[in-house]
Amino acid sequence: MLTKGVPAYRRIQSAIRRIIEAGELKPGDVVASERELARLHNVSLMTARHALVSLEREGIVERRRSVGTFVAAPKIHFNKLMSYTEQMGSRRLTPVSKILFAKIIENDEEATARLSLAPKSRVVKLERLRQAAGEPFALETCYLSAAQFSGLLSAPLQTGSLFSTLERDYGIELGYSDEEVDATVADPRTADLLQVPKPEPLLRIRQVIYSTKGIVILYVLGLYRSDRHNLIIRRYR
Amino acid sequence: MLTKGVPAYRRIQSAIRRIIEAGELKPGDVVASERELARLHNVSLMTARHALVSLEREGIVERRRSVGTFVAAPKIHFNKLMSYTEQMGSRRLTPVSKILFAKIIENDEEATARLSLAPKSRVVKLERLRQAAGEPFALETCYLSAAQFSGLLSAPLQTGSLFSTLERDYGIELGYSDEEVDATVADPRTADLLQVPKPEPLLRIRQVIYSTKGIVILYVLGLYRSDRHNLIIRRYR
DNA sequence: GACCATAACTGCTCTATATCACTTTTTTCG
DNA sequence: CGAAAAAAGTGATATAGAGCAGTTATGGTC
Repeated sequence: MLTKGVPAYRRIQSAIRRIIEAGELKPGDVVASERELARLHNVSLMTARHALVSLEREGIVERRRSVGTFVAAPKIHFNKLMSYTEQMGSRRLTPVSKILFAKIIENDEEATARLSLAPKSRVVKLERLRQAAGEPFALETCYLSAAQFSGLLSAPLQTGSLFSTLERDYGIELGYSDEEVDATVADPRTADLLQVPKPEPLLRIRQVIYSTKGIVILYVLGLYRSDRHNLIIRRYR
Repeated sequence: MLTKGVPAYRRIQSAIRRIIEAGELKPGDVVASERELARLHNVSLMTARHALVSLEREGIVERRRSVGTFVAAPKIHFNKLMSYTEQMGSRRLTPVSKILFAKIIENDEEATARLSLAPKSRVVKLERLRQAAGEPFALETCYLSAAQFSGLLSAPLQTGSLFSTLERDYGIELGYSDEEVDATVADPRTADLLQVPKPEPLLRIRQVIYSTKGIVILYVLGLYRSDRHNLIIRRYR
């Protein structure tokens, strides 16, 4: 069969995803078997199988040998790299954030190191206070190479997300992030901004975000109110 | 070709893994291409491909379209469910831990809830102080269903790891864990045990571990010195 | 030497089967 | 009726090919 743009197995995936999202199939329901799918879409078994295996990796369906393929229970987006805007959206909340700082700076040792830049390189620094349900819950500071992204400072960051700006305006495909998590206490300024008592424990996440090609794009240092934020991870053996 | 026990694609995977572990192939080196592998092992292209795709998912190799398959840089075991013993082992450190408590208890509401047991069920509680390089760095409390695992209390927990005991003696295949991470402050007893000043921020990880069949096996509540422990995660877009 | 076409090679998608191991359903027979 | 046997169905593994699209090294030409 001719591959016109989108591969067949991807088209099948999308079709199944659409059916589930439309509510025509509910968690626990049987999804068409490999052989059924193959007949339905006029593809070979291997192609239908390819679609189902990918959907399983995404956590959309579950496959049980000799039994069938089932719609998986809807779950939190474990281990998925998402922007604040996307996270809020997936919970049907409106993202609100206040920009505290947005300038090009020099001589930030940690930022240049995390971004794999020369020590004195100029970087765009963007500090934002994130809110959820009217309450501040996180202070996020983003760093990007100024050589590449100085134009960001004139982008409409109040309204759009940084992720979508990077993907749309700069044509960057974000791929994955490595995150280092530890705990710290709020310094006076942070405590004030997050409206917490001073010796409050905070979750500190240092996030280095890479493009699909493995090039460092972004370093984000986030401080999260641990009473409002829960980091959720799934690990596999 | 006949499948005698181990599938062919797994045998090929193991072979490649062995070569890399033996140091015959170093990070960045080219791994045999799909076609080469197929010829070498007398399998079809799809089978060789299957082996390489799986290895890529494991992070052992990297594949670049039109270019080739390369040995990936050795990395920390991101997103891999590992026991304390295994983690220490992978860094060539000796695991040392002290058992503080090991009994069957009743009426622990959080434990039974996390284990999806009836509220008054009896559970095995196992509290251990973990050390690294001679210093205590974590306090871990494990909970398991007493109905299933009461025999654990007579197992040699000082020497062997809980994971391997479960896998070997109980025939349980551990599959994945869901973890909830936040920050907290050390209470007096914990501060004393971990040898930290009292208002020290700690990383708190609540870990529910499932078998490959998706059955809850274990709940672990861990408190980690944030100056000694870094949680590392990789997220994908 | 600089440039450009080409050939070789790579991973990606796909076909059309086949067999195996396992579960579930149906049928058969005492 | 109830247990055992058979049939149907499922995902997992595998074969032996094919064309596609992208990268890279190789030659030949100016």
